[in-house]
Amino acid sequence: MLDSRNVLLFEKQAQIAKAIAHPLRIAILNFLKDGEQCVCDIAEHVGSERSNVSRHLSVMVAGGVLKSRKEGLKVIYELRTPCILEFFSCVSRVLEQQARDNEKLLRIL
Amino acid sequence: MLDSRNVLLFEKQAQIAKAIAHPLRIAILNFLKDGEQCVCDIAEHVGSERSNVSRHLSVMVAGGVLKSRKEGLKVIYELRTPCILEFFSCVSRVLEQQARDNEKLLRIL
DNA sequence: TTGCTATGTGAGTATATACTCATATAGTAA
DNA sequence: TTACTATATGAGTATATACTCACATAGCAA
Repeated sequence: MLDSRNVLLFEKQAQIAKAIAHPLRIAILNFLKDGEQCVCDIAEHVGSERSNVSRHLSVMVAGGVLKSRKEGLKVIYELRTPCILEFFSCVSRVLEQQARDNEKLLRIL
Repeated sequence: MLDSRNVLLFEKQAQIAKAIAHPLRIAILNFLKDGEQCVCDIAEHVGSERSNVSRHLSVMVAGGVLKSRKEGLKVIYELRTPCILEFFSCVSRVLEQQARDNEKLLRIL
């Protein structure tokens, strides 16, 4: 059985995973891969309301995935832990595997 | 701006991330790290209803994180892509970074 | 000061997710 | 056949999340 120490750890890990688990947030992470950006430019790039983007950004800050700083009127966001990007290389492998399995299935049918 | 090809990719990636983003599912992944298991043993290990665990497992199968096979009455689940575990090593680094930042903050106060 | 811009947040709604209980299905064994 | 076990799923409820619109706040410039 699980002890309470592990339960706490799993909750924290889930929070980080949740911070990534949304198409818009993944689009934002991909945009920030090339460098820090303000909310307005992020919103324009992903094609969504600033208020909505602002909320998604704060989810990622809370999850520890992004950090921010003020610069005049603007708030600049950037990746806090570059290894987040490694996650996407694993995700690519999962997708490749799925594609291979689908191909195999198609050949059977 | 994003093109529709990217939007589709981000949605697929988000599905995979969502498949991981739950404390119970992370507990299950940690349990399966050491080898395949049936639903009943997984449910006992994580301390939750079998019906609930069964649903969480199907979320992870749909996300491509797990695969399953029947063996008599039992259904055996196992990790499909071991690199999923790398994600948790990145998550550990995020948590370490958070801990360091908190420490820094405490020293200021 | 006033006016403008960038960001954040409250309120409301819509949708998605998690959980429980009851039931259905599939396989085993007598 | 019947009885039992493991798993999956429908229905209902509770909670969480996403989104939009309106408004508040903070900083810049005139």
